[in-house]
Amino acid sequence: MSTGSQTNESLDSFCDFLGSKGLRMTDQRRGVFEALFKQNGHFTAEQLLRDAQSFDESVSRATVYRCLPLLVESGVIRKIDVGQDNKFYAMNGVSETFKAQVICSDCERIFDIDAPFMEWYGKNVSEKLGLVVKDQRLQVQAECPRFREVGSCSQSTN
Amino acid sequence: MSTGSQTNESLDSFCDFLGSKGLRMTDQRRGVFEALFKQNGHFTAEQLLRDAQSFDESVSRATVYRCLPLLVESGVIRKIDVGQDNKFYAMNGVSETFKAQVICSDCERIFDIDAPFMEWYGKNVSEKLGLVVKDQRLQVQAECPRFREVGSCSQSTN
DNA sequence: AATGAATCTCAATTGAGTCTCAATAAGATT
DNA sequence: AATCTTATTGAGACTCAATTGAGATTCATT
Repeated sequence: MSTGSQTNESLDSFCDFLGSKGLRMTDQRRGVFEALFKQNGHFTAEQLLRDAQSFDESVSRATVYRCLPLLVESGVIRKIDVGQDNKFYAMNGVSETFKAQVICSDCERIFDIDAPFMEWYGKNVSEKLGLVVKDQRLQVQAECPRFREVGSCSQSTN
Repeated sequence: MSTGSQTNESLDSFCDFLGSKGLRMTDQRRGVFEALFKQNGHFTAEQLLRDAQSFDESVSRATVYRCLPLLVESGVIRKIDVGQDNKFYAMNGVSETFKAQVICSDCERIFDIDAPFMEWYGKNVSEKLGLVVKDQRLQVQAECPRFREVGSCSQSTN
């Protein structure tokens, strides 16, 4: 197994992060870290817990939940904004480039929106077809109903 | 049993849908979902209830009726329009679901893969921006590692 | 009135996430 | 090695909102 040198590199950098904050690398934290590489794209705390426990039976729920903020702060993973409360996380490094472009054909505004779920499809496809995903984008063509009534758009661009 | 990886994919995507709405995947909902794959052609809520209960005795009528609108909204199934009362539902088959186009830049093959959740996602995002979706597509650019080594692709097209 | 599909109500249950605390492990110092 | 200090741990209690099933209710047909 092992995701190659990628894993060790980022493990090192996570150790450095811990060290710089006076925290320690433990077996349990290593278990949680390993479990990260079992996830495709995005994942929840509970999924990570399950996988971490498959590496190391002794990893408890509390430990995973304690570890997550550290992983975020160290830059290994990030929280995904899904509108609701942040239930999802994702590895950093790959999927943050995946954007959904919403293009309004009325006022020609273009919104770039983080589309973290897209990586899931990308990985899926690559495994099935034996391909390697280079880029993916969701393009949405839209219209403003308000523009059509009033003749102008008053909304702010994010 | 199991309809192969298709099932798991769409189950995952249904989980994503639920999660992004702050809802949970439960045993009962999973039971209803499994029961979908026992249906051929169209089916009624009551039929689905019966089959769901054969998977999981604990699935109640109310749960099935509560689950159906979620399955519709997520794009897994659709209502069939039969006169006034929509009594029937049907799986969204391959042909009518939202497609992602995977384009291999090496051998120029194009694959169409299912991405129903992406369709929901695009709509959701656009509605939040106050826009109405007119068209959307997910484009994936990929490469064949095998082609790059050998100089030809031997894989079958799905 | 009787049937059956669909909806509604509500108390009980579940589940994700947080918190506490005594026990332990890891480093540092002697 | 022995000791001291601090970080870390798991178990389980706890919170709060989502979810649940049983059964009552509605509504249209017959």
